[in-house]
Amino acid sequence: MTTRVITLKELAASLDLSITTVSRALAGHEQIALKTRERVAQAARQAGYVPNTAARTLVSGRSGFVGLVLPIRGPNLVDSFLGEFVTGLGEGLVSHGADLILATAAFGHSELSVLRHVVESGRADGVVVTRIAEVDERLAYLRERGFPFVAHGRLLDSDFGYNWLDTDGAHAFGEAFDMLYELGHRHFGLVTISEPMTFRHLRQDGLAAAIARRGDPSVRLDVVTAPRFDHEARIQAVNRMLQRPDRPTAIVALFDELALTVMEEAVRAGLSVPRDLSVIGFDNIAASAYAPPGLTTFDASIRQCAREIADMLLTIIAERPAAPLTRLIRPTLVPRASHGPAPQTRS
Amino acid sequence: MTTRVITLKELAASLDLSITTVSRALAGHEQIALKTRERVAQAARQAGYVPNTAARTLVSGRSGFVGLVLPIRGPNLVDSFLGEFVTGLGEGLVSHGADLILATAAFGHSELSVLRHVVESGRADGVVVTRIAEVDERLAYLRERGFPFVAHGRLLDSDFGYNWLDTDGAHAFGEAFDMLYELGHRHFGLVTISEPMTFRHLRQDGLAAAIARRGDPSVRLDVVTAPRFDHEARIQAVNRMLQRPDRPTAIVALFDELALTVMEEAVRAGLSVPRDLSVIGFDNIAASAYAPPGLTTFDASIRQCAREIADMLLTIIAERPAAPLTRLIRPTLVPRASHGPAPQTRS
DNA sequence: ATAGAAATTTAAAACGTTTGCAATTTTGCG
DNA sequence: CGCAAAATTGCAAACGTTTTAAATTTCTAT
Repeated sequence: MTTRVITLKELAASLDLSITTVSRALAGHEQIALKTRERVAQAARQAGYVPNTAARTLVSGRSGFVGLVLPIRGPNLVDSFLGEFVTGLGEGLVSHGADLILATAAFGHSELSVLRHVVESGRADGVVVTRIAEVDERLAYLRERGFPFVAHGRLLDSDFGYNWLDTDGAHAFGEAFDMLYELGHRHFGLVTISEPMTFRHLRQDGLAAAIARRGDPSVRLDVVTAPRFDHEARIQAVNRMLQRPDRPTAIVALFDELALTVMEEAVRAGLSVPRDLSVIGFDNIAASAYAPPGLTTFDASIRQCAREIADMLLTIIAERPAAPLTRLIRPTLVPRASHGPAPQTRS
Repeated sequence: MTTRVITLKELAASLDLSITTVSRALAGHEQIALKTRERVAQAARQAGYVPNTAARTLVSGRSGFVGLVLPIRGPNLVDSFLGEFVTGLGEGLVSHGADLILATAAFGHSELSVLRHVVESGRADGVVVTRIAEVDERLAYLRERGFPFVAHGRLLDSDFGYNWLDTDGAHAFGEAFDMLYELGHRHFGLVTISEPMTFRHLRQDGLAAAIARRGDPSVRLDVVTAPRFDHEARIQAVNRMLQRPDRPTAIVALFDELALTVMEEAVRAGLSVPRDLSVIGFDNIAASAYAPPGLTTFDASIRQCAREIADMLLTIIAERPAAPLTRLIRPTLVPRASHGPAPQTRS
């Protein structure tokens, strides 16, 4: 039953060749006679020979893996685009023969220590770092360690260069503002989060910049902040904005989950979206298409981004370019039915 | 900048001990003097020593990895619970110090060949196999190869034992029938898929069994089949069932995506859910909570299942139990608003 | 002090591959 | 036919760890 794995030594013996020759033949070295190369390839194929990864990694110093550390949050919290992200990474890697290793940081354990372990143990040739925090010790470590990585997201300001790919949230939020302004809205709300992630600043700044560009003093922006993973607190924060008499006519949420909460609470408060209130989100998660009346949002095409991140990382691993690689992806507006003209009368 | 990795040899030299002693000390062998063990542990910690995975794997024959092969389908198709599944696996593995490797089968490439590669290259100590097909070459290979694995899902009949964990779809579909029957429904519809996956049979059989158990000759079941990944064809299939004069009053869909299509098409056809038509799904994907009026479905708790799969696999790897491990998880009904009493009048 | 036992440490082989260098075989040409 | 050059193949070291078996040191009891 339990078939054993065939090794290079056995393959070589069966061909009456040295290990060296077989190794080189399989690697396609020109110095091995063509006839021999073919003979070896044929034998390897029919013996089902696959080189041992550990041995190869040990001697070559390259594992052929790219690492991703994923943090475990509470029992009901799953990164809503992890599936897409991982699929995209896999897609990008497979064309270069690389694979993904997923290391998990158990609840309450530092993501950095897991990252460190992945790096120092030689499991991966490079890593992808997501959800960039305002002060991110992971980037500092990788930088100092000189280890290949690509960040999905950016730092706000950094005194060092690093490789990143980010979705242009600033542009999207500006676009959202412009669209709503054209529809007559003057009083805006922003629902943001209290966690120190850089994307909240980038998006909010994009919104503020668009407002400033417009230069209309009658434009007003209210901001409310909610903790990211606490559903109750999120609802409360949203209601703080909805309940007051002079509520905004248009609310932009930092991401779709927040926008969906806004829509739910608006309905509960007897408001009609988009008649009384326009709502715009960001991310285009699956539920946004289904939640009535259909959330207008921006598609960040996570899968595509992940594929590019994989490409970037493999380039960095192979070529160690001197200048950092960076890429800013413009998300596309997905207009659905949650936005419309500003209501004429005010209660 | 680029700090080098510290090796056991260097650590040993710095402690003026042999490699052997340091290795054993770190492994906590009793035979090494306690004082030495502490001294070594201390030095290792502060030097940030992490053993090289490749070297360790090579000599021990254990990689500490569990493999999962994920297939890439079309550009817009992402396994809707991949994120949850991967999170659960990671959660289950991390407590035992194992990690996950994700190998991607490029579009059009055989999943089996990737699996084979993972196994033969020694990258993983065991693998998880999902989406079991009616005739599944992957299980046959792993079985014949004597390689540790756990299947998420079951074969319909097999002449060999293997380790599996499955969601009890048969039970759920029976439960759905009973509930709908009690609500007065007598004419049922089932929307299923044309792909040869075993779960379609298990669920359909569960439904049929519940009908048979009831023994009411007035109960009628219509079945319609759609290709799994073709949205247009799916819509057509659903309409084939909805458009006819004597359409069912209750439709059970093989999984939520299909149920959501049923609800959308029902609304488009001017039907009200659940007044004119009850709809029940399976899987409890995120969108189901948002799609009006809220889809009644079954929660398979993928994340929890994945965690158990990880546990099972690690047990199998460590203990090689003689008898196969199997586990049938009963999904829980998530009653929302898409089901109700059978309509009184028939057009 | 000392034999013997117990405790502690170490040398060396092994895991399966890649690769620098050397050895061997084949080829080309006078 | 012989010899150098070219083509092809092979030896052996190396990668960083674990582990078997053996060596060394320390302790105990006489």
